[in-house]
Amino acid sequence: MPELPEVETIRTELEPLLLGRRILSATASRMDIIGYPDPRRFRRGIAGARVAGLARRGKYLIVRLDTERELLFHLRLSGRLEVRGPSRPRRFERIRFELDNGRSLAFVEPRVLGRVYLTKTGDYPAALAGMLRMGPEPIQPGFTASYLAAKLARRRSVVKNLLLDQRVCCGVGNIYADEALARAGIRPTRMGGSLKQGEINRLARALRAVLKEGIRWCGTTLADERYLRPGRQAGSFQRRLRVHGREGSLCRMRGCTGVVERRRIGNRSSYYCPVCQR
DNA sequence: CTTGTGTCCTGTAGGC
DNA sequence: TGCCTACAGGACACAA
Repeated sequence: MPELPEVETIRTELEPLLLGRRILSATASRMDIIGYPDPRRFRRGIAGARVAGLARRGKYLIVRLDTERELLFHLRLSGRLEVRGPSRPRRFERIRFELDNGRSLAFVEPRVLGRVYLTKTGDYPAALAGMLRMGPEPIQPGFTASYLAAKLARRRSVVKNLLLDQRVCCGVGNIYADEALARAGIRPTRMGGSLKQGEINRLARALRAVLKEGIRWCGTTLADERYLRPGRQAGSFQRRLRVHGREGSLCRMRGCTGVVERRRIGNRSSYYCPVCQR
């Protein structure tokens, strides 16, 4: 599932394919994939725009256009972006953008939870309110241990859920939250407000490290292959996961003999080592 | 403001 | 073989 490292990988790999290209038209086979504005205004607004650059904010991929507008994608759980030559639509292709070089950008999204938005630059509608409330990028200098400490202080939710809250810090999803907590030696069920300063320091450092490492290895492609890069290659960070998806396996922390456990926290699976995460 | 729960959405895996 | 249910889970609406 695309989290910060996966979206960043997609941004890097898509940029050379899209930069300077003109978008001729958009064709949607599922209208509900368009989050804003209505499909008619969306199609009219995108036609003729040229791609000026690609950016990322949290889990959103932002295609900057030369028309003072932005095309934003949220891939949610199963979304994928591909640039392809002339071809029949792929299975689960929900919208396609024709480019001026004969190729097209396809948004493939089996579960139809992902969305694409067209907005004036920086002027986000209610459908994108999450963009305005979004917390700092964990891999930027603004994200510090003291910032995180302020966000966790007196909070009674479990720390795992607070890491998934995009207002606390953005881009973290289920996989990297589990991995950051594992590296920091913190159990996901700990109440946010109960973390000591030393633990928060370790957690901030672990978040930065694990997200950067995820980017370096081009993201995590689990066995069910939900996430693929634009050229359909898999990422390779799954080989370096310490706990996520490893229930019943030996903990990968150095010198630890614990066996990874799985528990449901806030209606999603969490993996942790009962020995080295306290 | 905070916290927990339900909902969206559809394909796939597993049980019988 | 085929039907049914549970599950996957990010974001948000909503209730308490």
